[in-house]
Amino acid sequence: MAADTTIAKPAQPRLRADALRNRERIVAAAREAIVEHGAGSPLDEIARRAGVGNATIYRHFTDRRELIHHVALSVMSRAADQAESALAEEPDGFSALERFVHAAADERIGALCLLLSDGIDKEHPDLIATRDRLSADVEALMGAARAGGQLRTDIGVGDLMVALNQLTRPLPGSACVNFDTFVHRHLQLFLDGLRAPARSELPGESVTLQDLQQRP
Amino acid sequence: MAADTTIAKPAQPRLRADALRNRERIVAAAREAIVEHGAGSPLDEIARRAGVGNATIYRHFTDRRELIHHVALSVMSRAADQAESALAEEPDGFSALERFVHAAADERIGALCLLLSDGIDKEHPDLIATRDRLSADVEALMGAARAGGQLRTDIGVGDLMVALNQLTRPLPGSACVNFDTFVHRHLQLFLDGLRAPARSELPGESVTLQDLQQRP
Amino acid sequence: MAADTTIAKPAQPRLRADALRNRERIVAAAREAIVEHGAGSPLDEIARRAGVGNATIYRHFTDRRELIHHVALSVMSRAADQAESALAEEPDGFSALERFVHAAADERIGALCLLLSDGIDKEHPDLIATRDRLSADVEALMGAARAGGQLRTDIGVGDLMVALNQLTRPLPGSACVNFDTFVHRHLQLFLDGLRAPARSELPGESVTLQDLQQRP
Amino acid sequence: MAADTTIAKPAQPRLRADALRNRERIVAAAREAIVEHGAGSPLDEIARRAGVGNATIYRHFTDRRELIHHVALSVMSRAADQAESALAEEPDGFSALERFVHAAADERIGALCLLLSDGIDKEHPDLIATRDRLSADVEALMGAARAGGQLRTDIGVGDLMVALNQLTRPLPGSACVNFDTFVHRHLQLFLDGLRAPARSELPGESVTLQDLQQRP
DNA sequence: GATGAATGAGTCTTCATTCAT
DNA sequence: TATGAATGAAGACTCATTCAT
Repeated sequence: MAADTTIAKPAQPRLRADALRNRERIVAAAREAIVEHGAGSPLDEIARRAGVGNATIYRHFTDRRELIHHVALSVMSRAADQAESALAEEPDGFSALERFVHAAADERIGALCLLLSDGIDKEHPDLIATRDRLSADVEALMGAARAGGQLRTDIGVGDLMVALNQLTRPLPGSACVNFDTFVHRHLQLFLDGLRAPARSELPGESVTLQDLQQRP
Repeated sequence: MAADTTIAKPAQPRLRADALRNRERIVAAAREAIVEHGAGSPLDEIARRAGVGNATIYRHFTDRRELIHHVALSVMSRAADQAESALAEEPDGFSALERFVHAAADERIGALCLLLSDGIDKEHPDLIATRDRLSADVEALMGAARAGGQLRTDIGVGDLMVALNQLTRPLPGSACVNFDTFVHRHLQLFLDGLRAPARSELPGESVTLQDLQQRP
Repeated sequence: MAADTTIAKPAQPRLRADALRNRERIVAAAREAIVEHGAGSPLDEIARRAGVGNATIYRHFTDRRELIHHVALSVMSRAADQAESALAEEPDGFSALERFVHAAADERIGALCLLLSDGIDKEHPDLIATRDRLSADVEALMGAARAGGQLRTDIGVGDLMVALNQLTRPLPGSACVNFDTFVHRHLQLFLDGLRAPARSELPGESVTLQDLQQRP
Repeated sequence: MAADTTIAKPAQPRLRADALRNRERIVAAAREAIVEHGAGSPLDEIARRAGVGNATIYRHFTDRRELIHHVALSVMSRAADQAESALAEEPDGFSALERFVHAAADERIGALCLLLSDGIDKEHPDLIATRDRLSADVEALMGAARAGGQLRTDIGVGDLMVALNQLTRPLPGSACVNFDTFVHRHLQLFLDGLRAPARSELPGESVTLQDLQQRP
């Protein structure tokens, strides 16, 4: 179901077992650090969390940009996995959507905002491919719920994904107690607002993930 | 209606007119810079926006922490003003709440997350006073809506304020086109989720602004 | 006679006296350091020599490239000054050429090789202008000597300038005793080889300074 | 004719054929890399050129200093070979000198400046022996030319070797087009300056290779 | 014996803060 | 008082060298 996003260049001969383990630990540590302290987390801090020397990060990723790139790939890929599982396993359309939203939060999809970060190559094929996979998966989820008459019809994938991203972003500073469970309250409230029938008329137009990455 | 929050120490003799103007321009510039480029905006950048030399910032604020402190005060104070206006002028409870939410977004209440930032003295009396004023104002708004049977009863001030803060936080990088109007869609969807009758059961417990600032 | 090369952008309002002094000390220190330890001299070392903090270098030059750029300008400009003085004051064509060659060595023209360094913008207008001034001055010197029948006719400005640069480049490591006076022997031998009549036929073609900066 | 300079310690049992091949490839790669990108070439780059892993360098040379040491030995040894061939095969004294100078340039004798580099043990017996062999060979060449009345009498081995070294040093950055053939022009001009009768009086005193390595 | 991977020390660069005009 | 300039501490990145396979 899920493509393995940790292999950057299939051309590379082969990674030693311990090196591969390190690579994954670095991406995981980076995801946590970024989610906690923002995209500007010191690489030394990330290295410390991953239990490696700082220079090891540079053996795997040429620079900060590339590390962030891979974190974004990882987060989106895992979220897409969740979307696909939910769609396949939940009988009810809106339930699948709800399951996805809460699961994506647990997968730290708040790091999705990295997509918009200045320090990233938005044209990169891998990024576009993964973004489009996630986008299509969420579209499918929303389509199913809409088809069941459970989802209001005036919203698009971008509406959901941006709000999801924002609501799950970590608060700055060391997070407050139980923030994680707190987040699920907001997500649920937002989901309630998505249900049909619509309780209001929305301003503006809905947006896609692709639109969001356009430069002004 | 609104207390002037730009005067730090009433004991101070009095600021010259131009100095006061500078002070306010610095706070305004900082609010914009923080909202656009994140809490890590260089002070030189803020000074440039304010049209003053960098050292002038230090004449008004002892250090970065204090500047951020005053930006937080300013944002909360202006949001409280909006809450009070809405409550006074809108006949309908839920309408007042909606008006406040959208107005607060325009007041850059996304900078509210500074409240939780590490680099700030959360015990400062001014901060507590302003936070409590805002909190009370929002509580009044919610109370009115709840009294009219328009607002679900399982949510608290903290739920609203945190979600409001999160949904209006600037996206990293130079913001995408029309993000401002886009935000109002999310806010409206969230507001629709707040309406009575509740469409779901929420996990966890509601929280107050005061709770949020507690250390774990 | 000599243009002041230390003013980068005439648009800049004005530099404070002490800042201007620092700027010049930095360029001078960089010239010495580069001539002694190569173009890779640590900026901290340059700062130490100039008697300023390391960050001060960055106030004057955005990065290492720009500093090197200005050192190259300074060296070429001073060499051009020497060429112009020699041409104006020496009655004899070849004597003027000799005076220029030895004077350029004392001006550390060995740093001229910076022109070809990777870390420099070879298209920069200031650089091109100064290079062309120097080139024209040397051409004039050579033309006068050639007109007097004292200079062989099969050589060009590039021949002289590259050999001059090479022969005056500092030896790596801390220079040996009296290397400076030693260099003047090699220059004199080379000058003797330049005299008419030519004692050999040269391979290849003569080159201009402009040619040297072309990319392959 | 030429001693094999690639064997560091004759006491060593014996190198396997492939190990010996690797050793020689490393030295050759280092010579090329140093000549192209300067003495600071990364060891990883040298390993890549040699087609070996980086750690293999350390199996053959304890550290960077020792590698450079062997490169210097190799360059001097090959230059000495050229000097001996020229002396043996050319009937005319000055012609032999000319042949040697141009041949030495092609052997990258520009790397000779490594001799003076800080990162090298100037007291090492092998280095002294090879230097003295080269020095004696060049002295023989100059002696023959001087005996034929073709070489001016006010210059020594150090004059020739240093100028030869300097004129053939690679320019920094990626070299310009045809720099190799360009160098031979400068060498020829310099050689023309060496011919008797002397066209000028030289400043200072002539120097030997031994003198050059003395510490101040 | 050879290799890919890991590391710590060193360099460049930025920025909050202080100083001198 | 307000300002441009200076600074030290901190973060990104490179590279010689060591380690584990």
